[in-house]
Amino acid sequence: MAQVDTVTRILDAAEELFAEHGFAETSLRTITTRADVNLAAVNYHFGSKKALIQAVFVRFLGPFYKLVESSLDAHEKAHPDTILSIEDILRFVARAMASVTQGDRNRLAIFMRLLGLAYNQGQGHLRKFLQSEYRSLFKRVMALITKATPDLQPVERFWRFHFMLGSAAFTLSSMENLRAIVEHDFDTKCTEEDVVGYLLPFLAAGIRAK
Amino acid sequence: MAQVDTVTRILDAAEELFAEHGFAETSLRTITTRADVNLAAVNYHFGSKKALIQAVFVRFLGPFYKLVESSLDAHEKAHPDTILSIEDILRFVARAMASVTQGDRNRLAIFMRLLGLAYNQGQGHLRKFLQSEYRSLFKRVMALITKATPDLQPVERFWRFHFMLGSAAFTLSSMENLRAIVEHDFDTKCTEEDVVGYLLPFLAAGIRAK
DNA sequence: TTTTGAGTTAAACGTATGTTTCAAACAGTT
DNA sequence: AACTGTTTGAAACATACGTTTAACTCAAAA
Repeated sequence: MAQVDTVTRILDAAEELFAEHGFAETSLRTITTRADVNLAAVNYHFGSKKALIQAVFVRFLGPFYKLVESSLDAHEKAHPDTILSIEDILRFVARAMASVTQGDRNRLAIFMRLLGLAYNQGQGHLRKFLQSEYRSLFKRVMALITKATPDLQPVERFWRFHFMLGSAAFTLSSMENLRAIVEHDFDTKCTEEDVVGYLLPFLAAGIRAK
Repeated sequence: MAQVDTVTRILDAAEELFAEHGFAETSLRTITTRADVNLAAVNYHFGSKKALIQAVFVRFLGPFYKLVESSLDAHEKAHPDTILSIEDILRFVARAMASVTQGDRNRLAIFMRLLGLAYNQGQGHLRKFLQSEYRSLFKRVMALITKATPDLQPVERFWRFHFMLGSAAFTLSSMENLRAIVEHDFDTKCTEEDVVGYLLPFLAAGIRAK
């Protein structure tokens, strides 16, 4: 199956390069060279560069989406009518992410950086695509957060949710650089788990503020 | 003085377009067209596109830098040996930003999006430039935060500082979109001041977590 | 009035990009 | 072995980009 190999190699290369340099700054020639694949392969297998970008996201978010859904399903079946705490919710999401990205060391950073790019870059077409594709998961998590923070005004909860999202996306996406700084300035090494361990209490305290 | 006018018009146009589409996605032709200026004007006045990008940042960060410095100076002269709370520190920064961006309605979002881009995009040359240019302000603010959170371990404080930075950069840079969602989903309008009013307690609670 | 020099303009340059083409190579079926 | 549909390969295509050039404008100095 040379086809699958080619497709996978393209996705692997594109994923890394997109996360490292952004979408516009990464050319198909760079991608196909790193993937050791002919230039025309991208247009043959994906149709266009835009479609390649979307395919990268689908491969990333698909398993993540399913994992969060299924683990939430399992928990609700095992412990019905339980109200999850913010920490619980965050741990569900964090565990799914760790599971999806495990194997590759810095794939979590790639994941978050791609998410950040999707949110900021790409005039609409990518954000629209993701919003329509993953709206139901978003709503489900939001409903859990609502139950966990009953005293919060809806508008303020909305903003605090995005504050959390921003912390995670921004920090985890620059994790390599920040970890390098930590190692240089504090003579300490931080694993991804360490950083997530720092992050979750911060987020939980933030959303419960006041 | 047609010269100053041209330079300013280029900076205005570039600032908006960079924030909206990123650096690589914004061409000099788009900029000069919007600025109603000849294409060659950018290379004539700035030398290159890279230099233009840096000039945009200098015009943004220069006044901000000076304002934070001077207001901190003034406060330390008026109330020496006072330990600022986290809220106080954040208010100093927020006030300087509001002051720099006031006039244009969404210039705060542009500001933050440019900062985010500088952090994620731009292979080094921009980040290096900003780090060397504004290291002293960074260290000063960090020292204040350290005094305000004496019980925190240095490494954890470092991470929490960047969690705060991420919240602010991410949310404020997508403020237009998020405000539109709020208006659609909650039938409520949020001003920039409202969002900052939501943000500061979140950040303060986060950095004080546990 | 002539000269000077910074500023502007239109056109061109070289390069890099995404995409297309079409022939060759391949795998699986008859 | 011959055929068929799919995948690869090298080359070309058209376009968009950042940059450079050289002619031109025009106000201020000489």
